[in-house]
Amino acid sequence: MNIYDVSRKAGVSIATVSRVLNGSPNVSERTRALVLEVMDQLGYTPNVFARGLGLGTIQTIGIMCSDSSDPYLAHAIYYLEQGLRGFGYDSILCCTGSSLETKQKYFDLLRSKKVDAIILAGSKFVENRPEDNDYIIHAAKELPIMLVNGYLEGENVYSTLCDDRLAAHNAAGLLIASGCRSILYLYTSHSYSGMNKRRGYEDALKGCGLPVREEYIYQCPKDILSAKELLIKLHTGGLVFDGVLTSDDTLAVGAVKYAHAAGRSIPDDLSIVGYNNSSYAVCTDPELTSIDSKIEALCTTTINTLMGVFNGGNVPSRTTIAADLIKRATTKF
Amino acid sequence: MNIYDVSRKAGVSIATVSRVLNGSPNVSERTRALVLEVMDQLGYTPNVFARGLGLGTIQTIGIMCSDSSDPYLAHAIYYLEQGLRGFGYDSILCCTGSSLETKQKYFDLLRSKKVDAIILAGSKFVENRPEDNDYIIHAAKELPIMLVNGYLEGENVYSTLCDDRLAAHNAAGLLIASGCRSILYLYTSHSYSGMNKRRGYEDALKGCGLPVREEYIYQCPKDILSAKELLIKLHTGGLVFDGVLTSDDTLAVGAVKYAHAAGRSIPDDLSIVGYNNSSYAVCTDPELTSIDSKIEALCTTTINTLMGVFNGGNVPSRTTIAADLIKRATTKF
DNA sequence: TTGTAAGCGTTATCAT
DNA sequence: ATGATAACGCTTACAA
Repeated sequence: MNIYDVSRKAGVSIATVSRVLNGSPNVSERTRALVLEVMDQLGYTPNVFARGLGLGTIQTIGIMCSDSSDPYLAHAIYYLEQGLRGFGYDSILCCTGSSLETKQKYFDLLRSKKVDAIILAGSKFVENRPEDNDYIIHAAKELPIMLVNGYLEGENVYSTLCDDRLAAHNAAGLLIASGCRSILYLYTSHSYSGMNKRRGYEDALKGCGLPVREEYIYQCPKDILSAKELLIKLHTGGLVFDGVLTSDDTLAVGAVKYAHAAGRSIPDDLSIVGYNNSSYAVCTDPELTSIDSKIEALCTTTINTLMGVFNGGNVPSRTTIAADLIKRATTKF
Repeated sequence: MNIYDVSRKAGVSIATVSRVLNGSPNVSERTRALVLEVMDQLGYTPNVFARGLGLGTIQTIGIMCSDSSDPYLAHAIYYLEQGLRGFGYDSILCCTGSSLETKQKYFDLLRSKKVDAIILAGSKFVENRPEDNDYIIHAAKELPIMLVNGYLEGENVYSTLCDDRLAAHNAAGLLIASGCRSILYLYTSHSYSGMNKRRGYEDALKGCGLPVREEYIYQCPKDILSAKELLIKLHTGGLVFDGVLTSDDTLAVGAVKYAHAAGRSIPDDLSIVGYNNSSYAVCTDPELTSIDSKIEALCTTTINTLMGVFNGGNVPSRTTIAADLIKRATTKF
C-alpha cells in the first residue's frame, strides 16, 4: 500500500497524491476530495521513512534527561511531550544518567536519528568545565538545542530558566524576617540551578547582615532518609539551627522527619522551606512551604521558543521565569 | 556525506560499504578495516531514513502511558527506556490521557511511525467493553503489543503483570490477623489491576469469614488531600474502621494525614497499607507499610519477552510476577 | 492544475 | 569477496 496504489485508484499521478498529502494549494478541490476519499478507502498511511528521506525531517524531537523517574523531570517530560505533540511532533526520550560520557554518547545517538531538535531537560547538562559543553555548542550548528532550566551560551542554543537565585533569596529573606537567624542550606547537586539557589541563599544572608557560614551549607543525596539522617547528625553534633532551606522538596521532607524525631516543633522551633512544590510538599504534617519552580511554564515556553526557531522567528536565546513561593505550614510567614 | 562519499574515498563500491555497515561476514578484514577507517575520518553516519526505507524498521519502540508524571508510570518509563536502549532500541513516548478516543488516535499515530512494537504501560489500556480493545488486537497482526501490568488476550499480544489480587489478599489477611475487623478499601480506578486488588481484598475478608460491605469500599481521586478529606468525611459520618488498604501510596499518605487530623494513633488505633512502595511510603511519620508491585521486574520482563518475540522465540503470552510486602510502621505486623 | 522524472541514501539481489 | 543495479516510497523541480 503506497502512493502508487492511491494514484492508480484515483486516476491521478503520484505527484498529485503527494500534493494532497502535503496540503499544497495547487490542487483543485475536486481532485483533492477524490484523492482523500481514495486514501480513506484504502486506509493509506504515508511511509514515514520515505517521507523522511525526501524531506530530511521526521517531526521528531529528542528529549534528554538524567532520570525520568525523578518527579521534577517526570513532570518536565510530561509537559514537553504533550506540548510537542500539540504541534505535531513526536518525542524520543533518552535517559542519560549523569556521566558526561553517556550524555555525549546519547546526544550523538539522537543526532544520528536526525531529530529536528534536542531538548535538554534539567540542569544536569551544563558542565562546569566549558570545554565539556563543546559537544553541545558544536551540535547546535546543525539543530537547535533547548535547555530547560539550564543555561549555556551559544549560537542556536536557547535557554529557558527559572529565576532560582531570586526565589531562594526571597525565601531565605522571609525566613530571616520571620525570626530565623541560623538557616541551614541543603542542596543535592552542583548544577547550574543548584548553584543559583545557593547564591540566592547567600544573597539573603548578606543582605540582612548575617554571616555566610560553611558549616550551615551541606550537600546531601536527593533522598528523604539521607536528609533526615544528616540533620540528626548535625543536631547531635551540637549545631544550632532554626531554619532549613532546601534545593528540593525531598530534602525538606527529610527535615520534617528530623524535626519529628528530634521533638522539635514546626514552625515555632524550626522553619522549613522546600523546592519544586511537588506532591511531596503535601505529604507531611505540617505541609511544606515550597518554592514552585514553574516547571509547566518552563516547558511550554521552551516549546514555544522552539517553534519560533523552526519558523525562523527572532526568538530570545534566554528566557527567565519567576518562581512562586507557596506558603504552607512549615514557616511562620 | 553519504555512502557514496565513503565508497569513493575507500575505493570500493557502496555495496561493500553497506556490508561493513551491517556487519556482513562477506567482507575481507582488510577491506573492512579500510572502510571503517574512512568512515571514521569522514565522520560518516548512515542516514536513518534511507535505512528505514530499505529495512522497513528503525529500531524504535512506541511506549504509551496515560500520564508520565505519575510516579508509578514515570518509573515504568524509566526502566523501559533504559532496558530498550540496552538492546539498541529507541523509545518514542506517548502520553495519552485516559480517553479511549485519544488512546486510539495515538496508537495509530505510533503505528504510522512504523515502530517495531508498542508497549502499553499501566493498566489503563484495557477497556471493560471487549470491543473497545479490538483496535489493539487488530494492530497486533502487524506488530507485537506488550502490556505492562495489564492483561489482554490475543495473537501477538503479551502481558506481564503483578499478582495484585494475591498481594492485596495477603495484605488484607495480615491486617485481619493483626486484629483489624473493619477494613476500608480505597482505590483510584477501575482498571484491570485496580479490580484485581479489590478482589484480593474481598478474598481475604471472605476467607476469614468477614462480610464484604459496600460502605467500606470507596473510589477516590489519586490525590493525597482527596483521600484525607474522604476519610474525614466517613469518620465524621460515623463509619467505624480500624484498617485502611489502598490501591496507591498516595491514598495511604492521605490516610495517615487523616489519622493525624482525627487524633487517631497509628498503628494501634488504625492500620494502613499502601501500594507501589513508592517514595511516598517514607514521607510520612510513621512510614507506610506498602505493597511493592515490582515495577522494575515488570519492565525488564516485558522487554525480555519482546526481544524473545523479535528473535522468533517461543515466549509466554502472559507472565505473572509476585508482589512483595514491605513492612514499615503503619501496621502491627 | 496536473504529470513526468530525477533525486533522497540506504539495502538486497544478482552477477562476477 | 566485491560490484552493478534495482528496489524502497516519497518530495519536488520542471514541463505541459
